[in-house]
Amino acid sequence: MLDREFFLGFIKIHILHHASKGPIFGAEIAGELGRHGYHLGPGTLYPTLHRLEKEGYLEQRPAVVEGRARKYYVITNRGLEVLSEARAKIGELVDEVLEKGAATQMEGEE
Amino acid sequence: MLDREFFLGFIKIHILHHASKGPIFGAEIAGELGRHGYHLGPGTLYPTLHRLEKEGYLEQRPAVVEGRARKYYVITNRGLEVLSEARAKIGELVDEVLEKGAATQMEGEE
DNA sequence: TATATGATATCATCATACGATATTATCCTT
DNA sequence: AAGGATAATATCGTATGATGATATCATATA
Repeated sequence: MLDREFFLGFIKIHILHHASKGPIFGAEIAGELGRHGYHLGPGTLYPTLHRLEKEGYLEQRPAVVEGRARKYYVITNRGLEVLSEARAKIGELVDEVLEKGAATQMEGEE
Repeated sequence: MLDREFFLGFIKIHILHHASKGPIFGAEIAGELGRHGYHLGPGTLYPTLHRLEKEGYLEQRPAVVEGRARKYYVITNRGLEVLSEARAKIGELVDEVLEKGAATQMEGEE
């Protein structure tokens, strides 16, 4: 069960969040996301990072580590704004779907 | 500031959530989403409902109310599964980006 | 000098999102 | 009964996005 359409935004918010804690790079964030159960192939991961950069949420900081090239990304002000917008909307989501007796049962339906 | 790419999944989760509380119809859910600050035009709303139905998260219950045709939607078991998956992932998101001193400040950056 | 490894890039294709516009049926007003 | 106004949903065209597969490139190791 993938249901990616519901969670792609979550993935991007995770990325921005990690980038707000310190520089990240592709292969690293892929592992981080994997720990949350999100598995992105490189064909999704890198275009996503490029777009987040192009749109001004992230900024590149190319570096060479142990001889290998890495493209670190740091968050921008615009990225921080989206993060705080995300916090508000996550709060609403919690109030709606988690609080006040959120049912988990499956009724005889469909 | 729209940043829709981050929040489309939120919108869909809201839709499934409301559909889990009782039958919903397009124009109604549009207003509900509006109250959360999400503004969907009909060109986004209806294709979204159709897709959620086609993919098995919602089911149609056509009806006529006060002479006017409405297409109510109710959630399916598959929809309930996604909702509970969503609850788990929202929880993770809260732990990551809301808890433990989530910063809201904008540093002099970019 | 092969081969493996780490990291990132790109391509082709299919799916999606969206504004704009159209459709359909009923209600209201005169 | 004719003509809007209103409620609700549908569709079209286009631009954008997501994805698996594959490629690139430099370095380390055998």
